[in-house]
Amino acid sequence: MGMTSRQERQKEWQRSFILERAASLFAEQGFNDTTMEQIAEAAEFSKGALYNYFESKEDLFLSMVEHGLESMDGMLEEVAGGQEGFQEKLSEFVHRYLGFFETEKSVFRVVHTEGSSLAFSSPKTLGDKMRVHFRDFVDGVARLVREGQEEGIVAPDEEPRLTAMVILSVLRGYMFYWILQDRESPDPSQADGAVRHVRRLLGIPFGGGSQGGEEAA
Amino acid sequence: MGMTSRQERQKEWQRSFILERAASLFAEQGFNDTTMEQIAEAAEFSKGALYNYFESKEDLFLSMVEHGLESMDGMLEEVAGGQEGFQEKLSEFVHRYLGFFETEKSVFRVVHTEGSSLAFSSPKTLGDKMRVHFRDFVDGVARLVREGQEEGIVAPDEEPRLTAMVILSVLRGYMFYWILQDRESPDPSQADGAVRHVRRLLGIPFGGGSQGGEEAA
Amino acid sequence: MGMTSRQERQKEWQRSFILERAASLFAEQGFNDTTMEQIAEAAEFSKGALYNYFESKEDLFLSMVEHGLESMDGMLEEVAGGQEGFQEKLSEFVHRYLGFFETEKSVFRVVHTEGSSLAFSSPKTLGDKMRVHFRDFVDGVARLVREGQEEGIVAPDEEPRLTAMVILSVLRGYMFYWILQDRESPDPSQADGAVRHVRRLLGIPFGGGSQGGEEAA
Amino acid sequence: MGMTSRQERQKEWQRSFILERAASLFAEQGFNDTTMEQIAEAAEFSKGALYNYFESKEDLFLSMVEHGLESMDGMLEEVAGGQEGFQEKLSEFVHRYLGFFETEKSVFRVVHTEGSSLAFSSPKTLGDKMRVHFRDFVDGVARLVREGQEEGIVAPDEEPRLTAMVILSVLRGYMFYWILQDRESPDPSQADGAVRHVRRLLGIPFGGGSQGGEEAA
DNA sequence: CATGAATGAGCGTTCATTCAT
DNA sequence: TATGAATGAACGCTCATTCAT
Repeated sequence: MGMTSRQERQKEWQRSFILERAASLFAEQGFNDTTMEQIAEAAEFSKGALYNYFESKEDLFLSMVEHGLESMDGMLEEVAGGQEGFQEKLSEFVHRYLGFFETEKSVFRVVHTEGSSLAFSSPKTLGDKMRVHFRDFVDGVARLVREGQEEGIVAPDEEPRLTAMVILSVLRGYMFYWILQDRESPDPSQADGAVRHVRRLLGIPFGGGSQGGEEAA
Repeated sequence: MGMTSRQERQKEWQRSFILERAASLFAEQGFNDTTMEQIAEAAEFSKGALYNYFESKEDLFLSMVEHGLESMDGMLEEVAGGQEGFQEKLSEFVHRYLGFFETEKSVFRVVHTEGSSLAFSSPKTLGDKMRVHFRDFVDGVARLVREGQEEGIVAPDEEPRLTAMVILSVLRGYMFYWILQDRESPDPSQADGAVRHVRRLLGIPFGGGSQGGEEAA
Repeated sequence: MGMTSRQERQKEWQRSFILERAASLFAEQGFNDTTMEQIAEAAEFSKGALYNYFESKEDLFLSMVEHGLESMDGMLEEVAGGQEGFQEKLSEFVHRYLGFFETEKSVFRVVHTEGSSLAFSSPKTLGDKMRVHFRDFVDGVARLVREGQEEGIVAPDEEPRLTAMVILSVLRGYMFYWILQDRESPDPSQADGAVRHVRRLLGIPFGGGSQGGEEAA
Repeated sequence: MGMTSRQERQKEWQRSFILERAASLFAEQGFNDTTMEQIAEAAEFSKGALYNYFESKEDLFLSMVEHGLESMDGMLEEVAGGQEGFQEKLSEFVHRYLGFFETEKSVFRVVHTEGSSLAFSSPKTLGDKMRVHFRDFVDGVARLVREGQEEGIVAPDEEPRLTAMVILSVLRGYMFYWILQDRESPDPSQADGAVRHVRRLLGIPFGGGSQGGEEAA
């Protein structure tokens, strides 16, 4: 009656495979201009077969985005839960956030283009769900900011959610710059530039990545 | 063959009116979910009549965005062409940029949601044109940054286009925060916060407008 | 802004035309096996154009059925509202009811085949609406039966709704016989046979119209 | 190549079980709105397994209807073949016919809703087969009517097939009344009412079920 | 014989665009 | 120039049926 474990694994793997192929298409063409037909073709399935894996186009899209956001959420939790100080965490976060852009470029692009478009423009279910995801992630970053305030590193009059939003926007700016420049993978060392920018943004006086910001000589 | 001037003005006025109404719809529902029917209704025209003013839905959308971007381009030119120093220009730019969010909220929202989505996702003409607009505007801001470098205020190793991109991202962060928070008009004084953030981002040591140094030594 | 009267009439006429053509198809093939494409073709329209007249396939179907039922409802009211006695009304009703089968064969066939199928089998909106129509019509006939009871012609222990139902069933039997026999138009004189059957069913002693007694004492 | 008898019986039993479960679904949702998936689920099989028992959905449906009609055909033969007079046979037939509604409600509902819809509307094989079944059964009842004529109880000018059709319609009327009223099982004593109605319909003067209709007093 | 993933043809519906009036 | 009916291409989705396991 049930499924064998092998079958289950197979099905899960297929799901991932479809999501992967779909992500590329969504990234390149957006949600509306990507058809189920195209996804089916890209995933080497028939159109109808997709519906054995996803209830609808929206479900497929959302599954993909959620998959991406889960990685990000998990990353955020990992970083936030660490033992280092705020500065190390921040640096870590920025590096890993931008790192996603390399490892899961498509999903990430979708999240930052279609995702925000849908979240802020769409009056429908899809938009609602995107908004929730978005807000949750911003809240997570806001908690990190609050930690910085408790450590006395971030000024106490910074509104954490606003600051979180701005930090994420800056990182988005980097990614779009990369997209706009070369449409190829970025120099990962540039992430250091992003860290520097974010640190300055938060008013953290001097440099050092992991050693943290002594006020220096 | 020609039109009388009155007719021309009339037609121009009608175009603007349609664009205004369309902007609201696009802002709320996105490009794809807004139909020509809805626009016609909102503009108190018939569907067919729209095609006397715009060649296509894309043309209509693009006209609206271009209208918004022209204001911004004009603003940027005005600010950049002024006689004050870089810091004053920067502050002025930030204030006026965010000011657009209040005066032309819809168009602005479209530019920052649908616009970037289309610019980075759409393989079609619409996307191409959006990309061009986007790039042009970033270039304008990049020129401003270069001015700051020439004045010795911005570090010479900042890549102007990247920096421009990041500045605009910060401002985008503010706007999305406003959208996310209250969905109402923002406290305009918050623009000062944005200026401060941008200044810090650029590594400009002390606070305020042109006098500088309110945070003092 | 509005429509000229001519346009309105034209549109109304087109609606009727579509319904007429659709009725034939529905009668021959049933609701599910009739496609919008076929209806469009039969009505000499494009598929999309149908949606300028009807919101959906269900709406189209229901409009047709309602149109047919309105005629019947109106007929029933007319007959019931007359000044003659119950027996004349009953005879009149039977004749006119069966008369519909000749003048609006398709719609009528649909009502008695698809209609009852949907009304009693379909869990959906379409079924619900059919049920309401059906029940209303039965109620109308039941009122007529009650009139017969008040006149002392129909036995007081007949349950009016059940009796109404049975009367309609007898008529349905005639129509299906016609369909089954020749699939052509019936001998209208056979309606007299139906009257006789119904009268006997109700236990009305002697034959003919109002004078009665052709079968004599 | 052959099957053991046990296997055969097993398979036959499974078929019946599937048909039973399918009948409920068809009765509630109609032929088109019932999917093979639903039937499989209700019968605790997989979708594919159904095709080991039935060639197609139509075959499954038809098998179910035929099963129901065989019972009815058998019943009709039994009744018609009896030694009593026409009046007893008629009464017996009505009671047993309506009795089916209680014992095999689903199948019966299907026959009277979907069945007649398909028989009179469907241009396809399914409709053809339904028509044949239907006609055969009506013919059986017609033979009974002819018996009544030979016994001098039914007027010789009644067209037997028409009369048969009308009788069956009256019984259908009862069943739909039950469905419409309570959607629960009917008071079986009401079958007597049906007998009375049918007898009157045929012009049989006075009451008594089995004692038969002496002209009395 | 059982399973359920895969297929593929088909359907209802939408909507930008055109065009007769 | 305005209208809105008409078009037609496309899309998301369904489901009976098949078939590898």
